[in-house]
Amino acid sequence: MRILVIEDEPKTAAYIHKGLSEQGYVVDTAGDGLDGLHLATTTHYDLVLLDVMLPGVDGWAVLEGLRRQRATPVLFLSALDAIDDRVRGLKLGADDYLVKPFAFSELLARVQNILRRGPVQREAVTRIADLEIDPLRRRVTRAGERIDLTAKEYALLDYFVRHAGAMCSRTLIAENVWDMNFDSDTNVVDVAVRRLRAKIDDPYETKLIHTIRGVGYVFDAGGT
Amino acid sequence: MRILVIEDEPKTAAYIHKGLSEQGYVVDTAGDGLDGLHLATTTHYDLVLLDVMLPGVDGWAVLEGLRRQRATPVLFLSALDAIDDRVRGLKLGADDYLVKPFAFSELLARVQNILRRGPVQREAVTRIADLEIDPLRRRVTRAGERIDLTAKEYALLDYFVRHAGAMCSRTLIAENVWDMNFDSDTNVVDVAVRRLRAKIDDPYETKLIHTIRGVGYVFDAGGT
DNA sequence: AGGCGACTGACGAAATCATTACATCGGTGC
DNA sequence: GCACCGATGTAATGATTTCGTCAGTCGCCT
Repeated sequence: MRILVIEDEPKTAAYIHKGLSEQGYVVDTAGDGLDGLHLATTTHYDLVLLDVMLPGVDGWAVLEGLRRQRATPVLFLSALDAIDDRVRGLKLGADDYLVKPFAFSELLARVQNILRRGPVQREAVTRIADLEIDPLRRRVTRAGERIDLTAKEYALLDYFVRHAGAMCSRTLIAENVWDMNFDSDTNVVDVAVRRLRAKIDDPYETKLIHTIRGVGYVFDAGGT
Repeated sequence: MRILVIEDEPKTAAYIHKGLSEQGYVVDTAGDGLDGLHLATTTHYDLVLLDVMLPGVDGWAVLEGLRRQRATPVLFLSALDAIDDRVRGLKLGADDYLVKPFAFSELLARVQNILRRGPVQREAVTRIADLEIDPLRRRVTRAGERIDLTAKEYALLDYFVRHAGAMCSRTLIAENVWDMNFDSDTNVVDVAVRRLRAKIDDPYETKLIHTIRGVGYVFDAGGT
């Protein structure tokens, strides 16, 4: 298993390097964003540990650049106070984040967690039942028919698909699809779900969006 | 699982309350340190979320007072991101520390971490006899057949499963599944158990919920 | 047999969700 | 610049489900 560590502070980098090596991982390190991005895009890694605060090209830019070409899992290391950073990181496609300072055991746990679920398949097309989502083209079809979605509708569907089969609470949906932290008295989510249903569920026999009373929704093909 | 939120800002409290409730936790809130300390010391909670900045008795005092009597895990919430605060909190016996403002998913992750439910667990399916509970999907099946449960039914089953094999008195059930601290002469528990039985026991041969006369119930597969 | 506790079914209030209608905002084309 | 249009959030209304209460019955234990 190969891991790339992009971290500008030598001491931290060495610390992580040593710890992960002891666990049998092959570890490369890069001291700044440019080197890191270069390595990450030209070499295969099973995981990239990415510090947000980097001299020159920062973590965001590295993540964006990397995501254009590869689907390597990324574990973000962010500063303590940067709440928005973490959200932003996850939205940009990071797989997990860790707040500095952290215990090594915690880092290890997350690394193992990410690597355990195998290679992330950033397939061009996701398929659930007869619904197809092509994230590259931002195109959705069901039963062969093309469906036009607005930005919000697509974002919501995207969230559902990413969490297909899992329970999605309203609060988490609101937080991840909107940017609503601490805004509880609105029913945007309900309405958005309604609008999405009108397009991807209403015209078809088997429904994909199911509501869980008191909680939120599940996106599921029904079986099992 | 019972959680106490000690937070003076009503909006924040309401938001946390809603979000955690959706995840199936039973949540109490207290608006100031005095109320909070009183509740925390007189009732059993699995976790206390404690805001540092409180009118009257502040978070530190609450934590100290609480630690004299109970070992309830405490998650600190502070508007300040000073390291000293964090250290001080941890020294006083807090289990974790979160800087405001935070994303809800952040809070949830830490809550779950403290309560020893791993973050995003892949194989979280609990099995008792031929009954399966998948908390991530909030889905229950018995003998392969899917069973739809309401919020209360699920909460009750969750409690039973968590205490499988142990005797569950009515009082304890009422305390942990409902929000009732005082004994009122209702038979909500009986009725809820009845409804749960109708779904997970009545249609099947071997019963899982057994009545202990004069006390409560035991959730168990085999004969005890 | 009697009494206490548990079980059961029905009912209605309350909570929650679905759906429609309306307001706002920003962009587009004339 | 202005009118239009679609996207999106807000609010109001109606439909549905849930859950607590109650009252009656059943069944165990002394």
